Amino acid sequence: MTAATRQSPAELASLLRPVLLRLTRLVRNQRADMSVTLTELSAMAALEKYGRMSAGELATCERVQPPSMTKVLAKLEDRGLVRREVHPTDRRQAIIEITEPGLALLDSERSSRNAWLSRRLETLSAAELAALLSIVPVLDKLAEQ
Amino acid sequence: MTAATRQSPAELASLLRPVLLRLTRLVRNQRADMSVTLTELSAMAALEKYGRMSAGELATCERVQPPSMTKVLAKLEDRGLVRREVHPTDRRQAIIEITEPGLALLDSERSSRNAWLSRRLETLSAAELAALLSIVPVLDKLAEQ
DNA sequence: TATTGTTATACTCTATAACTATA
DNA sequence: TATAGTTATAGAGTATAACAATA
Repeated sequence: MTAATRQSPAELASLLRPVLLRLTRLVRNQRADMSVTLTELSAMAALEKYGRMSAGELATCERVQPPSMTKVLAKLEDRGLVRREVHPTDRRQAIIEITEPGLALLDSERSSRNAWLSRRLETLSAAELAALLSIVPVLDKLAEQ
Repeated sequence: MTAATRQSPAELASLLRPVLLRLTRLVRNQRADMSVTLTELSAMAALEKYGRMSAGELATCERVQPPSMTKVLAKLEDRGLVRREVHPTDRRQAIIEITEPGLALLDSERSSRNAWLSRRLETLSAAELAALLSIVPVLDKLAEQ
């Protein structure tokens, strides 16, 4: 792939930015008949994946500012999808945990969203799917702060 | 990459969704000292890349609904970054074109954003960069409607 | 004083529904 | 009637600044 290696990071950046934006719009918008937004789903998924954590840690993990996470958590807590506790030794911290109803909703929302995205993924070849899977850790690394 | 081919599209979907969201947040947010938002930059970039087109075509291209594009275009037109003309034979259509000042701003904004994203890209290996470059057309295909 | 989180506020992003003008 | 685009409206998403409680 000699063409690839000749490409500069700046050129790659120019190619990557618009496609990320459009793809995320598509994924975010596929919420007809969904009962949580993509932002909420992602916060719940992080709580499931990494376990209970403070509000601030969750904000960092989700790459948003603390006040943004406060709002998301208020909505989720209102619906009983997450629960909060005071940290045992530092009472400033709010420890957030996903509840049983939260896990159940996460599961069902995730599978209907997966079904939708999978239909799009199925238009790709096996090689393209494999390439996409192997790029996920690279994207994760890029998204790290 | 046998592990890759064993992965189902649904599992891939579950991996892809959160990282797309976080990465786009990061890219969108890197606008301290930027004079156009990511949404505006992307619309201008499409006009530069594909040339003049109708407002509706631009909305489709950007994967947004027509009223959303109306708002973006109003802001850009106010600042003289795009210009509109009536279609010569169908007076319902608004043909949108990027202006000279728009092109100049696109260039400068793009390069400061590229500089920022490039610094992140530079933490990747040559192989990772090559993989990322070769995945761009796959992401484009996925974002198609 | 420093840190954690919230409240107050404001702007961006985006959609759906209803409308206008033109075809 | 159908289509292109806009206006009206609303909600989601997110930030910065200022604040309260706790360390």
